[in-house]
Amino acid sequence: MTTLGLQGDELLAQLRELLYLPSSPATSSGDGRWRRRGSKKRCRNDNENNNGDEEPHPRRCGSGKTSNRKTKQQKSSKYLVTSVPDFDGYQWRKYGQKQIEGAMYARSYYRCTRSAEQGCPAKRTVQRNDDDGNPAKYTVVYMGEHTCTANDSLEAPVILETTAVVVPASATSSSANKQQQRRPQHDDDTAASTPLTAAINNSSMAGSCCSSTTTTAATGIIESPATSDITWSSSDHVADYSGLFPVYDSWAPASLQEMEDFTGPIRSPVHVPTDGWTIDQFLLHAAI
DNA sequence: GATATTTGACCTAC
DNA sequence: GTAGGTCAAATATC
Repeated sequence: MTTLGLQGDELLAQLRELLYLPSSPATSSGDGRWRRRGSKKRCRNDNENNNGDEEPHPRRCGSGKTSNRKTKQQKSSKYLVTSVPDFDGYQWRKYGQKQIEGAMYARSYYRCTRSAEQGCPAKRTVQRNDDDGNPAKYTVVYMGEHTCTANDSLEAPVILETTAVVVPASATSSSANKQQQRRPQHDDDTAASTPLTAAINNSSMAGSCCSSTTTTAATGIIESPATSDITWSSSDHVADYSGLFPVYDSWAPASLQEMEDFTGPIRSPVHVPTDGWTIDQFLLHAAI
């Protein structure tokens, strides 16, 4: 029977989907969750919360000076222009967003998720470029070096060789369409319950320190450039690898509109620091 | 309850 | 004075 082959294909498709889908449960810290958050105002000086007697919050409600403020343009070590700002192999936590003067899109600020535990100073900003090409491009600026050593630490932002995911058109016609159809804008739901998910969760991929859980509502494009195709640039150069890879639109958003603002969380597929294992190797292995 | 994100306010360099 | 960077309460979700 061909069922085995079909099953294999299906499993492969599933795995691919998982690997290149955002917020896969295989991402570390147990979540990669997508949430929509509200916001509230904080106390404005002493009026709201401090009925005059509490000492004002050192930062928010008073005069306190919390110190570690950096210089304006931090020593930006490297930056690149990409349509897939999330593929850097690290795990980032967003801590701010700011509308930048003269820019159409807000800039998002991220720091390494290990910054709290290990004091990793690595930060990055992601800003969508004004020239709205297709796909949209983002300027990602990295500041500081990773000093975190969790699990399989990587010396520098590393992206696994996952280019092979760009499947030939003939192969994508069915599976990709399927994916497009059922891929919601954001979810970890479908991914969570497949056998392959379990396989991944049990594999070294799960809980890897550097699987990136940043998420992007930016383009709806998921593509995985190979490591070798990315040039980390000093401030003099910009690496633009966005054109090197065909778009693998595996989870097209329901509405491009929601991508426009880049205000939502940024999501990215799983990155796995697997000592020489490419995802294709993993796929191959999994399929056997 | 834990954790990540949102977002306005705050702080500081320019 | 302004713009950019950061903080942290509020909040959503698991």
